[in-house]
Amino acid sequence: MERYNFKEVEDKWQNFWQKENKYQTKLDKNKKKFYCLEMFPYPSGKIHMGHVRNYTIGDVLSRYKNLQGFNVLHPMGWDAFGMPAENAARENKLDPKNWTNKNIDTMKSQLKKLGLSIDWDREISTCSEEYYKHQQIFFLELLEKKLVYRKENYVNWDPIDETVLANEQVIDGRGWRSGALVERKKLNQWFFNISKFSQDLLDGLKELDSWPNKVKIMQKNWIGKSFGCEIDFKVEGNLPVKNIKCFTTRPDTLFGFSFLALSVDHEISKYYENDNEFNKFKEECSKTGTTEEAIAVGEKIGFKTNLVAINPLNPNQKVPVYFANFVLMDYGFGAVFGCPAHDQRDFDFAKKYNLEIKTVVKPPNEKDSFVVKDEAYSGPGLIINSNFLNGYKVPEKSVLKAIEVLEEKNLGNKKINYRLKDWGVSRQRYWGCPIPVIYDENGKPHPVPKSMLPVRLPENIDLNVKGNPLDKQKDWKEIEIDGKKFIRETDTLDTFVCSSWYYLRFCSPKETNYGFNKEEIDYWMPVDQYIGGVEHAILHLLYSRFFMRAIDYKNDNFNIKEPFQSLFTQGMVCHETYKDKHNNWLSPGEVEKIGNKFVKKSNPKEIIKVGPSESMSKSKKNVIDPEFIIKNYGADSVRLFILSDSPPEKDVQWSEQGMVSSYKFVQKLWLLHNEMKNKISKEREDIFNDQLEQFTNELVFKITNNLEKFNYNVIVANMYETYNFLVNFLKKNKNLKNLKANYNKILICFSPIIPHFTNECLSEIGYQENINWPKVDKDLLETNEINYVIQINGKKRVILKMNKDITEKNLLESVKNNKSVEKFLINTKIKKVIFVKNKLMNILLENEI
RNA sequence: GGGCGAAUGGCGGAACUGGUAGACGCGUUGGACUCAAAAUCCAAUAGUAGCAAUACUGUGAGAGUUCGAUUCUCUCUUUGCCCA
Repeated sequence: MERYNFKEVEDKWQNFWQKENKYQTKLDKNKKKFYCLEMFPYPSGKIHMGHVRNYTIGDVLSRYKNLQGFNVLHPMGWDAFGMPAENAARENKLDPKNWTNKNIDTMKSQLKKLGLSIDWDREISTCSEEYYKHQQIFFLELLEKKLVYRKENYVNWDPIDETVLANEQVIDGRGWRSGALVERKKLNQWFFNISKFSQDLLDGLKELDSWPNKVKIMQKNWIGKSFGCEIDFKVEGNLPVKNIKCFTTRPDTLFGFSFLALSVDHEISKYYENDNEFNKFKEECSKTGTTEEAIAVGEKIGFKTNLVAINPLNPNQKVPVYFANFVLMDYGFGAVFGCPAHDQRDFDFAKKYNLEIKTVVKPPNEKDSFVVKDEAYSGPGLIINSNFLNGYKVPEKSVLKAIEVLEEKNLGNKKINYRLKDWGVSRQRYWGCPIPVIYDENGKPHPVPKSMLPVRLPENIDLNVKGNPLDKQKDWKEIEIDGKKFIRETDTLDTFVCSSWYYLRFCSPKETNYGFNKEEIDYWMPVDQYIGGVEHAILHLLYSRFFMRAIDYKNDNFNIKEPFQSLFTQGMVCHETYKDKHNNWLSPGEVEKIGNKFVKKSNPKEIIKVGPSESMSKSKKNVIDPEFIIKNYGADSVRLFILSDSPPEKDVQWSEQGMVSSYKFVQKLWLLHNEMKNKISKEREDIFNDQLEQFTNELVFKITNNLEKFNYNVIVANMYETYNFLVNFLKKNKNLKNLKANYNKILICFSPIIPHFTNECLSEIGYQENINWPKVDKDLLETNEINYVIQINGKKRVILKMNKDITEKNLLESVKNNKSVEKFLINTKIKKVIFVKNKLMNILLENEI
């Protein structure tokens, strides 16, 4: 018997699909559409196992929907702008464009080897002029709609990458890519007014029934709607300041007021510009870091001003005003009132500066004499020591009452605050989409005239300069229009902008007039299934949701708001980690298992330390190269394995043994296929097998269900079950009338997972064209014989094979006569019988035996 | 500190709306084939007792609801992720 030659078969079918344009899609209003999208990759060089998993999951779904008769849009493209290209180009003196395009070629050919059912005609690359010229038009449209604006702002400055980072790109006070300690710097920046849509983005989450709850909660927290009160505090002192505005979610604790704290960036700081002590303090503050975590953990320090603030509810009370390091200008108005008894930060601060700590909330079961001692109490309870607020329930009732009174007395206003801040999109980098803006001699920004679009990135420029290379390109930067001199904006757009609308571009990738074609959008959008990593749960998804709204704002282009109907977040691919005796990471290829020990291949005497399985990363050297694996085992085997061990939403362990067993399984299927083929050729007309019919029908039912629910690991188990069944079945049965028809259905069921193999088998038994997803015969699902579970006092005792729809009485009769049950029924009486039709019978006895 | 989730054999994991716990795979053990090994095939594989039929225990721990709980409720433990 010939071995299955995966190389030959896979090449054959991949060529066939390409030649026949099998996965090219066109708008067809007579057909129901299905838009399946996986998050497009960054062309970093080679594909990794995470890509293999992501795109296999999407491909299984696409192929299934295709067989079901949907008009499937399954495109692929490249998130091609970004820092790595610039860095690589800088290091190796290359052109970022060439570097990127070379990577795209490599990765494209690797993806093709996986046998993905992608419409490559729709391929897009965000770094191409055909793509970013539309993005520039969108930018100008948003500018016109006042959804883009420019402001001077403190930014997170990454001194290594020499670029601005978004708040969310700062992790533990460090740049998310470079790891450099982030500094604060004031710059003119372009912003997208995403906060305008805060409420709408929050409301939209309710529509997203098919999104993981987890992701919706993360977005909700990120938007961070809070309900509170804006209070205007009167202040006295030797400065020309009469009022300070604060936002608070806890106006009900105003009677516990003991200081007012300002951000060092608060406008009042201008009166201290020349104060050495203040400047020293300010410098001290910048060291603590600006993340909320650093503030919560770090020491609270303050700088006392000459001002005192007056408690609006108790004008006799005057408290000191401080600058404090734990107040951020971003939040509220950069000023908070301190109530030490009920806020831990305020408590720490008050302890340090010996300020009054007055308890105004008691926990539900405490006496009125309750006093806060060692830490602040921020839980629920009742208001005490607070005049008219006494006895109000904390927090709901007490907050409402406090706001009511403040509003009545014109001392404050109810206010809703969002944590979501506007999206700073300026990046001081070369390899990004140029911002289509020019500045006149007065520094006033103007949109680049339409006729001069797109603004192209200059080529062949020197990247080995500090700062933004575009800024150093005089001949590009300086232009003249109608005799007037202008300077180009030299910042480029955050690459998240590119990925915020690519799903629209895929619908009409070749449209030249505009970023998308309305008719195509109406047909294809929204994306029916979006698949990708959970790491994009907040930013990319929120920005995309914003972008749909922003493009549509005042246009009414779309009758949908949400770009992604359903979302599936897949888990990561993990591998064991290895370290040698010097604690250096080793790659799996350098390690060998002998017995139950791991040793170094180059020195088998050296025992290797095996670490926990972690997501594959270059730094830990626990990566497996997909290209090598595909070459050794074939695409079908790899697809089978990457889906087999764990549910797609969970992390999966890469294992060589598992990979080999998937490969062997495909080989075994080939042997089975040859036997099957042989039997089919000798098929006889007279013998029809019900058992086979039944099995296949049940299989179709199970696999269809599992496909719908993304239980792809269970489908692989179903495939093994099928193999085991068929091997035994063929041993007992020779030539059947219905063998071919059932085998055909089985192959189609397998085909989303192992498409090359099944196509080969199908064509060998003569089903090359017009294959459709098999239908389930519901009548056939119900068998005539039921395995009744017989329980005594709730404990399973025996299983009885009975006719369908047997009556309770008849079943009980059979049970009483059954040998295994008989003995339990002696010397006792039946108290009660529970009968679940076609399922089980539970007999409850008077007394235990 | 807050939010969300998870916990099932040696391992990854199955189990439809509460109704046969451990599907399927890996690993392990035994056997066949072989001079031998690999590959392949066959068998066993939750634990305890037993030659066996079988019995008892068992889904992180403890309680509760129910004829019946891996599944529902409460408390706790451990753990993961996100936010602080």
